[in-house]
Amino acid sequence: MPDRIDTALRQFSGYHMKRAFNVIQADLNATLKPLGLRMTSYSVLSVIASHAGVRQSQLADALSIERPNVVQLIDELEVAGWISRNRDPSDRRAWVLTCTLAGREKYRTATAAVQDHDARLTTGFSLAEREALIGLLQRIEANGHKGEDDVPVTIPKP
Amino acid sequence: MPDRIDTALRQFSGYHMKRAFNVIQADLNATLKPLGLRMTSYSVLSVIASHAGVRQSQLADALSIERPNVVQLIDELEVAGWISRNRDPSDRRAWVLTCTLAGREKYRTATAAVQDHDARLTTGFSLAEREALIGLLQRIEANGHKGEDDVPVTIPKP
DNA sequence: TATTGTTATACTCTATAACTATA
DNA sequence: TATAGTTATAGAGTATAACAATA
Repeated sequence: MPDRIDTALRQFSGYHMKRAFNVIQADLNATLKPLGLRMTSYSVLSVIASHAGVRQSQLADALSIERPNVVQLIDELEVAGWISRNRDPSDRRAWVLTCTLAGREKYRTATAAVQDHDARLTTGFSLAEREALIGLLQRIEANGHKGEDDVPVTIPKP
Repeated sequence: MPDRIDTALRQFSGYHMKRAFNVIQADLNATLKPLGLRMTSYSVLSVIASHAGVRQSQLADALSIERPNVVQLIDELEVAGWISRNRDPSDRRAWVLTCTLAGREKYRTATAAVQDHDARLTTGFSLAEREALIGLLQRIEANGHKGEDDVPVTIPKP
């Protein structure tokens, strides 16, 4: 019975990505749970907070979520009183989404918590290492979208 | 309607990790599907191929999978004829797992496919960047396991 | 009493097809 | 006809509790 396992797996970035992501997901969800949020609902709240008047379909594109799944995410946030849906006067099929006051406050609190979470999991990283990690991840994502007709909305550097 | 979305999200490594991992998972599953494997079942086959005689509980520890979920993964691989279960003579509660000939062949084929997949998604990466990415991911995982009583089995460097 | 493997089950996340109302 | 949002639903993936056989 080996105490350590050694397989071809360890040479594959996807294997380490899955393990690191599992850890991140568990920690982030534990962080957001007391705030009434999850990984995905925080992402949605974040986009609405930064882009008042965004439509659900734009949200879906930006976060690579299927439109049907956006609906129940928005429902959650609306029931909690953090966002509001209003008909777009220029296109009565669409809803425009905005944060309520409580939503903006929730977003501030949650973002601080997520910042702590991120710092916790990148403990020991230099600033250069933090930036390198994000850069490499973005390049992997871009490689994966090569040859796709619909490239997802990108988030630009500041 | 913004063409690009900019939120606090983009400063968090977990956000980029999720997006990169989604891309990897989709590509890897598409790669393995014609071979009758998935991300997890390939991992299991990989550990058994490299560690003949491993137990199910060791597999669970090594891959951070719950034991009940290992059962059906093993069932799949056994039905496909790639591994065999044999009673451990020294402990009749346990099964020891070994690859069949067909299983070793399947493992070789699949590993070549996974290598292609990995190279595809890290196109443009230097060797140093490949190694840096894996190193950073391992450090994130280690940060996440801090303070846990049960630290998962690690995979050593060669 | 503790451990290995097992069953059953539930919960989350994600994906697809089909509908409605507007354009 | 095409698009925005919606409904219902199905499929992964994962997690927990309880059990049988063995230690």
